[in-house]
Amino acid sequence: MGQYDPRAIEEKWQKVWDEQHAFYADADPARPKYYMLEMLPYPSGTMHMGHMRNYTIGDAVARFRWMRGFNVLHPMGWDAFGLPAENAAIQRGIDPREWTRLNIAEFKRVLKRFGFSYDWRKEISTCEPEYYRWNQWFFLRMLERGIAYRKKSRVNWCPKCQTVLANEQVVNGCCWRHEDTLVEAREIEQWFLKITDYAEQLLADMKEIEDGWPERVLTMQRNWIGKSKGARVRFRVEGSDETIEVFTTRIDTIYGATSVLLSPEHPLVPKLLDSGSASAQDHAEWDRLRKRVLKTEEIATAEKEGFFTGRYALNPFSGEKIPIWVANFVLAEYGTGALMSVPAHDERDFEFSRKYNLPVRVVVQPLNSAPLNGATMSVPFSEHEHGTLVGSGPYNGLSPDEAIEKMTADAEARGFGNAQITYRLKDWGISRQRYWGTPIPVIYCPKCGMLPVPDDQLPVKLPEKVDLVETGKSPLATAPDFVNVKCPKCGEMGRRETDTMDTFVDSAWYFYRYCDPHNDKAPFDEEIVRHWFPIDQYVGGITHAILHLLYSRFFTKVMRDIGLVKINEPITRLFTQGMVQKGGVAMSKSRGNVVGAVEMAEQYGCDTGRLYTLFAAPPEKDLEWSEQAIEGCSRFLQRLYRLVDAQAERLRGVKSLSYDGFDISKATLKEKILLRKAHQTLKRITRDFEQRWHFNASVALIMELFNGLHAQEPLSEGANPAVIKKVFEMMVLMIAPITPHISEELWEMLGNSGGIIKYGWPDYREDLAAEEEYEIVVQINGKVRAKLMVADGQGEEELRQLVMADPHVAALIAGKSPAKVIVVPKRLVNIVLKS
RNA sequence: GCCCGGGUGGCGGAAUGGCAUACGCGGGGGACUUAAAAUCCCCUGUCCUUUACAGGACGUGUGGGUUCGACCCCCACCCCGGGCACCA
Repeated sequence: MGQYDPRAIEEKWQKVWDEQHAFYADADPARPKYYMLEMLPYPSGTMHMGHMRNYTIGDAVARFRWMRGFNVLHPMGWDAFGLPAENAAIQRGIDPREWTRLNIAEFKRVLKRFGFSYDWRKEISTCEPEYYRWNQWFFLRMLERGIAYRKKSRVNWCPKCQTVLANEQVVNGCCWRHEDTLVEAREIEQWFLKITDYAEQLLADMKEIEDGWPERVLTMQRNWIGKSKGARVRFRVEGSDETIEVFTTRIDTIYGATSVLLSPEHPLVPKLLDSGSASAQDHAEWDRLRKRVLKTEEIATAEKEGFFTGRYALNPFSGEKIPIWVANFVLAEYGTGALMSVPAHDERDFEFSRKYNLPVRVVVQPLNSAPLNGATMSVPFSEHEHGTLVGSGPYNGLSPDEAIEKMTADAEARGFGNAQITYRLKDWGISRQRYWGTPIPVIYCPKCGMLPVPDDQLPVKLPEKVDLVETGKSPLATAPDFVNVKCPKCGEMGRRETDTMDTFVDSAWYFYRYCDPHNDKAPFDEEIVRHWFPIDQYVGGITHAILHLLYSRFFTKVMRDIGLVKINEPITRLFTQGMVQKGGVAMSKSRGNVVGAVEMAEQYGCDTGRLYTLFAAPPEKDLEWSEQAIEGCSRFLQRLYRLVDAQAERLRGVKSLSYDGFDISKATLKEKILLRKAHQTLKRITRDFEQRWHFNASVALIMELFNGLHAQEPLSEGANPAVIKKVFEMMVLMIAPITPHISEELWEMLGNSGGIIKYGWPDYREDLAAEEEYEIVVQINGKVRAKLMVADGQGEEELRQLVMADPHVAALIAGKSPAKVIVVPKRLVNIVLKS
């Protein structure tokens, strides 16, 4: 009698898989492929059980697919550039390269300890020149096509750090390291990728993936892109040649416009103020509004403020003269930075106009309620259904939708407006004034201007031993050997670009590189990528619902346009797993509530950890870590081991049941019970793995099968050992994707060799799952009143008569005549009595 | 405010419109043991009737509806979680 020794078993089988190259996946046209991907980790600190859930889910599915005969590409790599390495360097003087490599080694050790089925030959690390070289290559291709461009843009600047801050480093409008120092807005030249060119495609192509992606992720992306249809309309400024262009989705309400509002940053504001009657006070007010950087939490609740510029605009439809105001809630970056204020039909305009006593004029009257009065109404009427236009000259009587169409056309014909689609999505700013990232491959020559680094000079390598102390410039600017470079065109001395790329660039295409990770001629071989793509299943956290996944989709479209790939969308199915919590909050080092993955594995074995992770909650929900429940999982594996161990000697030499010529009707009762249970379980678990991903329910089913076996002890009596062996094998195979190590061990103990992956998933037999008799629930008026056993194969009518003939049922009916009898074969009979 | 999720025993959670609470945890009782641990067996939604065997009523956030039948579908509401949010 052996003892379940997880550590020894896990080590043993990991070695075997390694030696057999069990999970090597090479493109093979003869076999069906499956690309299983989990989001690559940022290697930092120690790995805890919160990290492991993602990989456990992915690994169970990958192993299931292997067993189903797929050739599974299941790679792993490292999102290795980024701020923490740089901060460690600044704070502790460690080389970011060194720090990152140590972390990777640690992460890799943990992943190996858990026996995940990765093809480690495919490993990539984004901070290595072999990888980021292709970031640079993609950048150059985008530069050629005008997708990469430079423009001045506002950044967060901390005057104390003398450096640029990322948005997440701004806390309450102050620097994260200097809580008393307000962050300033500064304009500097930055590189952008024109994702807005693809806004429409990113929206439209969602229909290719909507069956495989969670609806909420698609909704979040849709909102992020923020398409809105409307019109641009130009208002002339009275007494000047200037015009103000506004964007509106409700051109139908233009007769109700009672002011034009400009964003404080609008370029026309200074001109209007200088040439008008603006007082010094107005200028001061303008300054105040312009400088105010609102904290994110404040934006929604902030008081609306503004002032009159002293100038008027002319409504191009009515010719009416309306005042031009500057208002703090008008966004400079959206639309045209100016809008027409229609207080009667817009909540924000209403609030603003009431505050400053600007007139409110109703131009759309609701059809379903009493007519509104602008002077007295307390809530604007903003819906565009169920309304009709009034006070709008020739457009009176139209519905808003009709009016929008007609007025847009008229504006266009009369030359003061046009239809316009506006997106919330902005171009992707990729410049980072940081060291630990991909250098942007551009050279500035005093004679020739900005030039791309020629392809044959890639990669532009990150220099080593750079002084990372903040100076207000990009760290690379302080490395003369890096900066000073000959112009590739004229040979004069020029300067390299010293900004590095956003790390989202790294992760926007890494999954392509996995297919062909060592290619030094191209980012990847197109044919190999064609074999593996699209990704069949991607698993990761909901935190990446927008940026990473949107950028990945964008990159694929650009790659398609370059001619590298032929697909529109890289990811067919996406799954977002829940977080692992302890004490109701996500595990994190800073909270001090982490359960170390290695510690867990040493105490219970990684199979127990994997089992618990999948059993404790459905994979999409958050999971609360419970030490007691983990004990339960450990106990289950011990019982499983003991049960198999107790029979192993007897069964080892027995040939497992062959279905050829096997007739279940001749089997013993014990055999029938066990075979049926096993096949019923198999049917449901197969479905759980293939479609539903209810792994917690799968585990429960296996536990039930186990309990069923246990209940049939002694197993050495009343059943052919070949049957017992078959059922044991099925149980072991079914749990193998979840707890692979113990499964291999038990499989071997049962006398099998060659490994589970090679053997494959068990065959399902409908005839073996079928019951000979069923318990029929008898309901009277929908309430359960009796149960009886009935042989299978009864038709509805036969079943009805059988039930009605039952003496117990007859007594319950007590002579009343049934008004209706509902019969559900194999399940129930509901007798409806007249009341 | 808008858009998604979700609300089931003491807890984590099961349930193609068909026996609500599978499976696990916890709890109670028992067996084994000198004892404990481990292991094994039994019980474990609430209330009521009954000496007992049994039986009944209620029960999936609340209120309605559809249906022979609703945790599941529809309507309204309450609560919790998440996302977005002056986007004109």
